[in-house]
Amino acid sequence: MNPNDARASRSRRALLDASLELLLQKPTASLSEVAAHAGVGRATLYRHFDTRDKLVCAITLDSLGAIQSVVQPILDEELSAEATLTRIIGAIVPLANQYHFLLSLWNIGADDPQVMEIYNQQLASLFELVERGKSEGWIKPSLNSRWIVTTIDSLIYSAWWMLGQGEMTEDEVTTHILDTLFSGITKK
Amino acid sequence: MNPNDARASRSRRALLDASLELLLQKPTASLSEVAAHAGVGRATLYRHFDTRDKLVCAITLDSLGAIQSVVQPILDEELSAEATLTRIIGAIVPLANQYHFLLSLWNIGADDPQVMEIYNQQLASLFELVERGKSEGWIKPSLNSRWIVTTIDSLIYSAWWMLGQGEMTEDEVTTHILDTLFSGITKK
DNA sequence: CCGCTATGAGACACACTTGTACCATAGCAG
DNA sequence: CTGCTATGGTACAAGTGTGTCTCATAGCGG
Repeated sequence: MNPNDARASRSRRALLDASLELLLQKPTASLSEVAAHAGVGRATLYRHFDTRDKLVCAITLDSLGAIQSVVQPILDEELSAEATLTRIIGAIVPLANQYHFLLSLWNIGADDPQVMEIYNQQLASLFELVERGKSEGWIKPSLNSRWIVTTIDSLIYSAWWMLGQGEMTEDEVTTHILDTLFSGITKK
Repeated sequence: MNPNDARASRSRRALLDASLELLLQKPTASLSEVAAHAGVGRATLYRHFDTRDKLVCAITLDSLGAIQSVVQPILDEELSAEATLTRIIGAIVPLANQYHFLLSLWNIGADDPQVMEIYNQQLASLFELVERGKSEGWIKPSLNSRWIVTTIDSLIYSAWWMLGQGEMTEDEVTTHILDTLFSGITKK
């Protein structure tokens, strides 16, 4: 498949986007449904992705790349842990779909080594950021760092859910995540 | 199927427990796998649950019942919102499996009216509790109550995840949930 | 103990999904 | 414009899950 051919790259993009959206709310969707949802023929799907696993793997890498490309520049600015985490969360909320897809991935079972390497790497940099927040005296040292990382993921899941419900806007969920994560739900 | 027959109720219980455990980590598991995991024949599964949907529905009702039976007594004590929520979370953590199954339910699509009624009812009582927390001057009125309810769910998901990883004990995750939820991850 | 009932094992038809192959056609690139 | 290539539609084979049925047997309740 020549990536310079406009038709091919258009199909590939449509398939990746449609798969993400559809498999997110219906993980058992058949490839016929996926193809239909992308507006391409089923045969075309198979021309781009040999098997179902390859497709899922491609979506994952695509999502990881999208997140990496917004997170990395923020990390490179080398600001305080607080400023960095604040910006990262603000940047990831618009990618809540992609992020949630990755979270639900352990469920499917990611055996692809390349995926796991990038995934673990991203997890590690978040872990590192939390540790830095502790050493900067910003984050409670009493809380397990892995717990905090997991909690950040969960809050983004909450954001994804609320956005999907149409209950809140992106800006609202972003401030809610930050407020809840940093100072909790109680007054004072 | 006579519920007074020890064989039947034993099979039913084994099927419900095994299904919860297996479908949680592999939602696409076949009914053959489920039956094998429960240690009963596939035919027996079908004798107890006509279709796959009926089985999922039964697990859901079973889990809802288990949660209801620990939550209701706490609500009946009519303590402060803070004390009530603290106790509820402590009581639900041991049922994290059941709770998580329910959370992943919207994904499958719960079209059963009975399930949705009980589910919405439980969600409503949690919402009410949060509202009460606000009027008692305990919870920030600036936060969307539905957001808080969703966040509580997410934190229990975090707890389920950490427990599954073997990273923390039940007691640890309980205090972590309360600490994080009530006062956030930052110092002071 | 005895009768009844739930169970296990297997066979079976049916529907669906997957992955492959083929062919005519529409659309891109040069 | 022309040749090449991606596409859509379809047909096909193999595998799998689903739900039903039957029959001999093990185990419960009375």
